[in-house]
Amino acid sequence: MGVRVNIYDIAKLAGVSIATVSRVVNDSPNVNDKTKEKVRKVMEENHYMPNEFARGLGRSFVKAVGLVCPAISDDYMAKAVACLEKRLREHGYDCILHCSGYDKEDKRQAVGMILKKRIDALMLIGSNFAGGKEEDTSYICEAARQIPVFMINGYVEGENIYGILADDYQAVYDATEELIFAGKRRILFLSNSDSFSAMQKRKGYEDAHKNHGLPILEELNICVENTINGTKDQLLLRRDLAFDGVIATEDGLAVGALKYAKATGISVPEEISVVGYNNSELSISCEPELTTVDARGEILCKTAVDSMMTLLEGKRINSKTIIKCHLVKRHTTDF
Amino acid sequence: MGVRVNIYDIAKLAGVSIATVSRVVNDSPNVNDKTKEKVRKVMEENHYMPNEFARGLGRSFVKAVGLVCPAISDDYMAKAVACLEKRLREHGYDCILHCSGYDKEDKRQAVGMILKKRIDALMLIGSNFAGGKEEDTSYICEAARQIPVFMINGYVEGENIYGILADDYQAVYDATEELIFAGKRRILFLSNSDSFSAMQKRKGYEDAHKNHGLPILEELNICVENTINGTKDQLLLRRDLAFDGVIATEDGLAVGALKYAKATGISVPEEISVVGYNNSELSISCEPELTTVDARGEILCKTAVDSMMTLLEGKRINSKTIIKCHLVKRHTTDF
DNA sequence: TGCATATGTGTAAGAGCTTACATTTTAAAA
DNA sequence: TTTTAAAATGTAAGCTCTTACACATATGCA
Repeated sequence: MGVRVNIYDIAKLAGVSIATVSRVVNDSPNVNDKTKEKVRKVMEENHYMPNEFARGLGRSFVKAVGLVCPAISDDYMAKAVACLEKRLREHGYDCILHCSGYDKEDKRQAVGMILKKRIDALMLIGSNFAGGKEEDTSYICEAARQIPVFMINGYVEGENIYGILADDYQAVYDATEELIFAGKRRILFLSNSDSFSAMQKRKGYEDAHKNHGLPILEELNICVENTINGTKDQLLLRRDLAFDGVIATEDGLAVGALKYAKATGISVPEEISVVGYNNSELSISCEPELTTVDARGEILCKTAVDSMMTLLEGKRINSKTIIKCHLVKRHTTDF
Repeated sequence: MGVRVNIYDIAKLAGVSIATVSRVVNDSPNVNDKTKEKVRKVMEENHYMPNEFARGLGRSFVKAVGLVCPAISDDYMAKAVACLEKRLREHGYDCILHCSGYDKEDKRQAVGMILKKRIDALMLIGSNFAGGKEEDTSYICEAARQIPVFMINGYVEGENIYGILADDYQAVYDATEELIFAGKRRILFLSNSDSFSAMQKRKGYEDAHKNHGLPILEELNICVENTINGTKDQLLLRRDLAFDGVIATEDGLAVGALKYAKATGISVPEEISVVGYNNSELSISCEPELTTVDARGEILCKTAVDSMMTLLEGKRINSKTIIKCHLVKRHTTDF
């Protein structure tokens, strides 16, 4: 639309050189205050907006970071994106978002595409990027050869890759232990993937059992789709399980278990204890309100951004940071 | 890290001119297939990635659109962002995201900031941008002077501004009418803002009453915070209202009403009918499952992107598109 | 074979900034 | 007042592409 004013126009109107205008734009200290003011006035009057492309061309950095997440409609990731975006913006960074989907190949493609854009760093959100069982994560290492990669709730070994993780292992260990203390002996482990964090959680569940001399019952390890009704339906097909507790790796799954209980006339928390994960809004909307793990998404994101800033300043940072979670007790674990 | 290969390197290695390389990058039709292949091979071997800044500088368009939404942790907006991003990417467009917050001044600032980036179009997500009562929306018009502005579920009169809206008026009119048919005479209207869409919904509520010769009871017009427990708490302070139905402008509010009913021993749907809005996951997690309006977010987003593409092709498009919603009946309105 | 088109490729001029270096102005010291 | 250093400003090269235009080669047809 129309002709855009550029640095030459401003220079001419203000009676200075383009270098001076550029210096004013970048708030360089060695410009006379009067000149600065004069140029600023002209810029405002003419609605001057520096062309970001031209600026980027003449510089080595970009002030943008790429955000990739499998699904932004997931409450946990949405909050993470919001938090990262806000904090990055405070530092003057733009966010380019790419929702990849959960598929292996889609994730790889997403990372490839976003790398083509000029970005100063890449942030991968969610444990789904951590590889899980034997998923190939070499594309993440390749990305890290170009720019630093920060993984929120994930980690892949490698140069220039930084993981910021919740202590999912400990969180589930503690929750499981609590159910064990309350006398539960058939605790369902309800997950929806074999992501890195799901594996950590599983390990917490298993170790809690082991350390209390209890057997790990494989029939109680159930993997479902991450939808409330999908979970309910799948549990309805397995009424034989006769579990007395549930550790779910997502709140949605826990709510599904609650619906299952409702449908079969089992009372919660009297007959079954249920623990969710993520402390999402779902955990309040259900009945009874869900005991759930606060996975500290905000803190993870804050740490990631702080680390990034530190790194870009040329300092060293830890390649792995682990942050403690805590259990939010509501009413599905009233013993 | 290290030195980046540029178009000159590729041209030299492939034995062609940089113009040809550029044409290959842009998949221009008038390059010989053999040449194309040869150049592509060299590009791959050397991991060539065109510098987006230089590209942007030499062109009038950018292949990026700015997305501004008040809060991405809102389920409706998260889904919208995901949907827009996916579709825009299919057309080769990047998305620069900016979560503004709900504050008037923050929204204006967000739009201002994102305009400084080079983007081909701006998409404002959510009715919160539509101005509501007497909020100043001149900054949207100003933005539209530079690039087309698409408003998802909002509208502001102006050149180069395009609104794609759900028919909130009709949706609420119909839902209200249904409650009226079921004999409800004290229907609570539960909202959390005076945004454009909230006003449309209110109008639907009022007109349904008017057209059936029923009075509009002002004490039943309640504005709360959009949190489940906030809503519950506020309703608990107004036990005198004695309503027999609820029309909520968000699912969260409806769930809050459900919690209120639970807390006070009122049974749903027997004593109170409840209708939510947006068909979010919350509407399934609660008990009983919520009857809610599907506001057709996906369709709105698809339409917005399609319109944008049409516009950028130089064709004309409607400045306002309205899309019908439909009611998803679950169990809070079993009569 | 020769001429008119169509197709493919190259040349060079931008696009709008940043910044090293050169130059001028100002201020401080002698 | 002159000298010297510091501060302010200007000049011009460079960043990596796109694309109008020019030119060369290939194709079709008489």
